[in-house]
Amino acid sequence: MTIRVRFAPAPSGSIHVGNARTALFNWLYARHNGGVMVLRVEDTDRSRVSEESFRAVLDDLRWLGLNWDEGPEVGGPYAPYRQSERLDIYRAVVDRLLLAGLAYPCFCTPEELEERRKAAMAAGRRPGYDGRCYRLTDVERTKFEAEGRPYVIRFHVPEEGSTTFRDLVTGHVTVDHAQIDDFVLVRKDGFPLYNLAAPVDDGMMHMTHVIRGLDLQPSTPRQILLHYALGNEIPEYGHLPLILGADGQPLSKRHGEVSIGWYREHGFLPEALVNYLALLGWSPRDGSVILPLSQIVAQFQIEDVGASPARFDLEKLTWMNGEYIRSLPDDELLRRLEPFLVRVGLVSDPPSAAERSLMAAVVPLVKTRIERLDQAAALVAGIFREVPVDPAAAEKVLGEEYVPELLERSAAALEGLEAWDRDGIEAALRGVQTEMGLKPRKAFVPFYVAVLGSNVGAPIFDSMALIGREKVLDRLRQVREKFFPGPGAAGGT
RNA sequence: GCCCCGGUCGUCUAGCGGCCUAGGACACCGCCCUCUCAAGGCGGAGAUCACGGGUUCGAAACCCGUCCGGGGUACCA
Repeated sequence: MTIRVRFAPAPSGSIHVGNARTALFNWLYARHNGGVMVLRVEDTDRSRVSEESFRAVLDDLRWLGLNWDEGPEVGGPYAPYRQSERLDIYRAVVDRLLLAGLAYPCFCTPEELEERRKAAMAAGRRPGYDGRCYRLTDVERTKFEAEGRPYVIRFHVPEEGSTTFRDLVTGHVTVDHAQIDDFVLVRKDGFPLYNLAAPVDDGMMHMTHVIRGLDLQPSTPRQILLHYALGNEIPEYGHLPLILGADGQPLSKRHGEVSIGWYREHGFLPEALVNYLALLGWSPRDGSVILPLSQIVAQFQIEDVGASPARFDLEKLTWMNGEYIRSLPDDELLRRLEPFLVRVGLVSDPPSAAERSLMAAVVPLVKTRIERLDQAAALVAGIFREVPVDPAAAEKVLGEEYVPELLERSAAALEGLEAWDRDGIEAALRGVQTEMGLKPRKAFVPFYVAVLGSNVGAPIFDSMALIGREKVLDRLRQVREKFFPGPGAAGGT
């Protein structure tokens, strides 16, 4: 039998890392087993969904590289895949349940329910729905209907017995029916609720496995009961432990970086994020940490997923991102870096041929120095354009006594260079360094400040070579004038 | 309150009764390399396996209890 899994988000903007991890595990399960990945959009709550949120979900999944075999924009045998377009289906199912006496209208108002809930709590009883509308007589029911009283539709849960299911990650779970009250299937406004739409679709779409967050585990017995009522095959369930913030609290907006969009904008590589997410709750049998998607697919076993919650560690993700950046071929890294350089205006949009070759030259210089794509610009800005000297850096390294002489002599040496290339520049500056008896660090750091504007940057000989003789000498001149004014101040031996 | 699920270095985890004086990765510390910053190499520190009982010749692993954390208890998903 072909394995069929689904990712079923309620679209509410750029997806959350927890949802991304759920999507990933479903996708991995499908790919590892040669199954089918379905994307189903659970947008039945009209008040919370919008077209942009829907688009954002698709964009995020595509960016992560998690494609779907059936779903929006690709279609499939069970289309449509947006629940908002399947309302007739749910309506028909509810009619069937009503007819069979498995569901019933409930006329209790939210206020009444709230009141009874409080009373039950106070009396130390279970606060759930007491099932009173189930016991309504036909006369009462028709009377209420005739009065036009609004109602919801509830599913009638058997009073006796219990429901047990095997959870792929957590083991067997048993819940007594006494713990499950008659839950609402259809709202007053006629719209279906999660606990109706999800199992109906899972059944119709022939899902074999339902892999989702642990927060949904309590709703599983309800859904299984509904599956029985509908005569569906019961899918297998697997509930993934939740992802927590660094402080161990549930991941929320309060932790800032929760949406996939944020990671994209801050220069994270999708393959790094996917690799990191895969390791939250799962680990490969061979114990490796950096493993390409193909390896994750090859090794992924749902049985190897742990049941304890994991904290999201931005530092580790960032390290991993650096590893992925370093492993990229130069031309690929160039392609990924481009939008980040365009974004801060270091090159035009689109970049000119000259800018493009300059970027290409710069790539190997930044490769081992960045952990996120958005960090490159600061390291190489001085190569693309003149950057004002950072006052703090100037104070720190330009203040020393030997600096004016160093700058003076070096400028002269550079001016006299026959060919302006990296090795020539290095030879010239090392010459001055030896003559003056300076340590390499002392002799070269001032140039980072003077030429690149900061004491941190891409290697200075390479940078100078790329900037060009004219501009380098000009910047050195400016620095001498600004920081060491006055005739002879920078002079002699 | 009631129900469900968890609990191994700061963090992610390995461990599926003897291979554990508990292994790896991130972070941290030291040394080496070095034109800044990195990257890289080598080394170090870091865990009474939540706690208490059992089962067993033997327990991080199995069972029970306690505690702690999370989830659910919606006309959200």
